[in-house]
Amino acid sequence: MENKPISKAVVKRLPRYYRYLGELMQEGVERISSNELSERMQVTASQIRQDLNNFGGFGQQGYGYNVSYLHGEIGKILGLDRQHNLIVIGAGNLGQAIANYANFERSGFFVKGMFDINPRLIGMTIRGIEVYSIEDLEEYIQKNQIEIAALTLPKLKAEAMAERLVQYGIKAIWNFAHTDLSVSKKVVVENVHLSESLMRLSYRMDHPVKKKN
Amino acid sequence: MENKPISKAVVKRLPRYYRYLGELMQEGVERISSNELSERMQVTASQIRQDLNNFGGFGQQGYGYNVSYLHGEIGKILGLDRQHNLIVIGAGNLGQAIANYANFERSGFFVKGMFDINPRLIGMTIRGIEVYSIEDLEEYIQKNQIEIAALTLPKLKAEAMAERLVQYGIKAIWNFAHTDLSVSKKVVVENVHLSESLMRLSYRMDHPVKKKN
DNA sequence: TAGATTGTTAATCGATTAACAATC
DNA sequence: TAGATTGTTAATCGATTAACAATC
Repeated sequence: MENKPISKAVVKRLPRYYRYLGELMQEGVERISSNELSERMQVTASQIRQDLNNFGGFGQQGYGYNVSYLHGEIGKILGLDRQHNLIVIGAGNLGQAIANYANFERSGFFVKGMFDINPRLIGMTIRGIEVYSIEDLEEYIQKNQIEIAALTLPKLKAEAMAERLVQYGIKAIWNFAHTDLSVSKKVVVENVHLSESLMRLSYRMDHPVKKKN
Repeated sequence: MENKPISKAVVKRLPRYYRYLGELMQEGVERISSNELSERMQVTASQIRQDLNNFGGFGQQGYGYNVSYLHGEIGKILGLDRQHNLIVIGAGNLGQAIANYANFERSGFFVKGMFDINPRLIGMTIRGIEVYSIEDLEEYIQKNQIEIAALTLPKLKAEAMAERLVQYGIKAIWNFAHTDLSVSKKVVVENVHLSESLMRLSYRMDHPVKKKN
């Protein structure tokens, strides 16, 4: 459907456009110009137009962009128009938090099950989502068309588990472990390194950007 | 101690250097060249040297970098050599996950308390960390030298709470709510937008970068 | 039609990589 | 001293912003 490789910077911004357009829809706004949107989002109108035109002409000269249409198109680009089945590996607090967050479903992401080795957690249920034994992992992935695994395991166990997941045919790993996974490039790895985020916050506390207000 | 503004891209990479140097220390490695480190981290040696030289000459020609010294220096730059007191606003699963993650303490971040409006959660304790009533927030922040608030509240309640936190003298907000907070520029806001991370993962699943392996 | 606003090209800015002289 | 490797300058690459012609 499309071919030129889109820059990382653009892809990073797409979900934010999607979020703002969703809010505009809720407010009942039907159309918006790149200039108005740029004020809301605190980016330049030029950047918005450049970003969107990577994917084709979504706007109309003299009019702007149709909010609902643009929201839909960006949703399609992000793959939110289809269902993604997800499992969570590690049923600790973080794993439970992910399973518990129903809002992901609005974007097409469904947590189907959780996995743990701890017998005390196996059989437990969070928002209707059951915790299974790791032993059942391979069969479960294959029988339930699971594409994504959220990995909320201690650093030291993460790499081995990632390899197993890849072997079992998982397509993407949402990695919350504090380590860089080295798996086949065919598998997407998206890292959420919370401790690094906290360190950046700390840095910025000590090194203020001189600005008014 | 230092003045030139460091680029965002560099700051973003610092915690990763810190992590790799910590691992090298654990392995007992005493010194490393930018070239060896670049292979481990999958970045260019040139970038490593450029990045580090933003902060001064940490290496030695013909020798490389002393792992433990460099680890310590980057730690100082990130502010990990001092204690940061943290509270969590919202004692749901995600808030509990943060409170429960003892490893943050190794970097100097201590969760001192959690806050919620739900009476069923107030008084509860996670890893010795108590859940207090939101009513006690102002007093608690001021009496316990709290600098950072992790905000794990629903989107709609986040903005108002952020304003309260700023009023009460918080220095930084670690924002897990799916919204952009608009608070004084003097307060650091570090966003962790999990749903956006998941959308990027989805995009990348559909748009593979052509590469071998 | 006239006005508004996009799509797109050109100019600028910033970040990364390459190269090499300085020096341990 | 000779070899290794940094610190740093210069070259390249990519991303952002500005400008404006195309067009609804």
